[in-house]
Amino acid sequence: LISCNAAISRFAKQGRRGEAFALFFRMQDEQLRPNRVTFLSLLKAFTSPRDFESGKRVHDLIFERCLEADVRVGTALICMYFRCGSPQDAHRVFSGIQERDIILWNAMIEGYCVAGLRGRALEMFRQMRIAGIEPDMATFLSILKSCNGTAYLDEGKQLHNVIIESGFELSVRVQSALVGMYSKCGSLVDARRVFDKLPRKDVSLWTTMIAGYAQAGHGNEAFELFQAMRDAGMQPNKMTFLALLKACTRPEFLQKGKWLHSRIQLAGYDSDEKVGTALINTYCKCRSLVDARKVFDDLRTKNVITWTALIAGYSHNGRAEEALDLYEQMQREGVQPN
RNA sequence: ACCGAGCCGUAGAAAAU
Repeated sequence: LISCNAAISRFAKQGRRGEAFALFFRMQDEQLRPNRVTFLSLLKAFTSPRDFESGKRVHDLIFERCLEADVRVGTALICMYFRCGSPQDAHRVFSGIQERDIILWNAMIEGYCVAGLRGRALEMFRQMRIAGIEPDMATFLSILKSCNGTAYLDEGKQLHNVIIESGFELSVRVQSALVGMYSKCGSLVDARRVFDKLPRKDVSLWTTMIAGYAQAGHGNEAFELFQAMRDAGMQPNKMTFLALLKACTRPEFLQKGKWLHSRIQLAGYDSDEKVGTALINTYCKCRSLVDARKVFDDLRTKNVITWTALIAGYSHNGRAEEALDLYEQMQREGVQPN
């Protein structure tokens, strides 16, 4: 049983949901009875709306086993339903759980935040306080994430104060979320103020600040920070490069983009789907379609986003024929347009 | 025989249109 659980857990975490599911059924053919851990592991395999039906089937089995009201299984179910796009089902599970701990409340708050249902998230937060449960770091991280537009700057600042009072502001993770919040709310000055105060910065924090500049079109600041990051002895990772590529999506940054490309190759990230797509996008926005095409042709795996990046590149540069050819080739290779 | 290893709920940065 433990071996099966371990394998299911691995498959689920690697996104191999078919194999996870198959093993789940096979173990039962061999008279092994799934336990709580089996379900907790399996539920991680369902990650998007297309998995909704499968997730529901597992929910039925959990229900039959009377595990639905168990707070840990319930939390995993709730997260599954949010990932599969059904806040309603998530809330239904929540209603059936009596013993509500902080993790359960956090899962609801996080789910609503990610779904863009800020109001419901804040309502959950209020109810949680009424139930006598104090917010923890995860609670604040979720709510910070939902302050993602200029309209939320004031609210974000208030929240920042609450976080300071609560003592969680010392965590680098919270700091990173604060920097991200201020960036998304359009206040790079506040973001930078938080960033500069920190003596110990990790890669995510550097990347968040770089992404803030990149997103706002401040490419030079992004690269200055990248230099400072390396001077501080930090190794950039995939996320850092993705943020920097975003900063190069203007013709003036073509040379910077090429330089980055070579660093990406050195670091071995050039075969990554997302990095590859970002490279294609960068070259397209710099109007260097030949370079974009070269990256595209060298990619081993392409998804609809990869194809769209290049198709859009051709379109925006008046190359309708190539765009249409590519569109047809995409379908011949079995990728559905969205 | 002894020793060791393996599964378990929320939480910061990420691509096109």
